[in-house]
Amino acid sequence: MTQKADHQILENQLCFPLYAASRLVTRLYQPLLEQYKLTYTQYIVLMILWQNDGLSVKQIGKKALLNSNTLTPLLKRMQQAQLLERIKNESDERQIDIKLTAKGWQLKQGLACIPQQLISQTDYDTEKAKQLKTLLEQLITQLK
Amino acid sequence: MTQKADHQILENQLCFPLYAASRLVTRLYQPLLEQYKLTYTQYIVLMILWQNDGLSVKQIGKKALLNSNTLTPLLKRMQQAQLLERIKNESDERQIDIKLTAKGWQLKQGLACIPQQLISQTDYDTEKAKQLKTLLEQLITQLK
DNA sequence: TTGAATTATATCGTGCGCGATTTAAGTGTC
DNA sequence: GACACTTAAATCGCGCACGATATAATTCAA
Repeated sequence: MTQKADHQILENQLCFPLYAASRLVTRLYQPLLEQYKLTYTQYIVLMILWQNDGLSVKQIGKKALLNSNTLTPLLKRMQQAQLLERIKNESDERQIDIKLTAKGWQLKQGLACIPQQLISQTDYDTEKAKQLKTLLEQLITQLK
Repeated sequence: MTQKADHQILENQLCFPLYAASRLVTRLYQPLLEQYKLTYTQYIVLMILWQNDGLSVKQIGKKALLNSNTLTPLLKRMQQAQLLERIKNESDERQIDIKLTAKGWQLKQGLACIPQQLISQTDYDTEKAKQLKTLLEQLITQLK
């Protein structure tokens, strides 16, 4: 088999497993997040803020790999749900800083059980999960 | 730091790398697909049909892990673009069979170069890609 | 210091994804 | 044969994703 043909097959097959696995994992999270009326992307943003509250939209976007066209409406919905506040930065009025409310912080406790629940629910091998995570991160670094 | 505290951090979860990598790969495909006015999901469906023309909506959904609520509008758009025909099955009139048009088949040639272009563009290690693919497929099998 | 370039966020339009429901066709049971 | 049950698509509503563009604040350069 030529190198060329090999590449073609391999690469064609990598794109779909990524796409499918990502959606399947999202579906796994959904019933757990639903109890808190959260979407998957909102959960991602919450995790970013728990670790680093007060970030600007831009800074959140850099971590989540999302732009304002996705984040602005999402953050407004989260503000409506009283999970966070959107505060105009004093020294640079273009910037909106996002600060979690008490309710936003409380969710951290409620959602703490999610990772373990998912692990026990799927019993996916921990070693494989680690490998997969490493490979994905390398891919991300290369593409980012 | 406790093991428990670790779990909830974005960087330590598998969910985010999967989500991010999937979107980054989609973005990589997009400029190439755009020339043919295709979306990423339409490309997935095309690949399925190239391999197995004449499938029903249900059968395509089984392969793509998508339901009619996603597929019906998507297939209608592809029909509009004259890439395929939607034909009511004679022996079971609930079923819609999807058949590629000449134009749909022609795209197979045009898009053949995509995998190579992506590889040369990213030079992602072939061995790692293979490993990643295997791990993803195992995960998918478990979650499907 | 003033006008051009840059930057941060917002807005708009389109196409997914997907839960929930509807419609219509086929199947099974009595 | 009638009626419940199942199945395949379609429809609806909502929330992302994201390219393109707009708006407003800041910075830079002549």
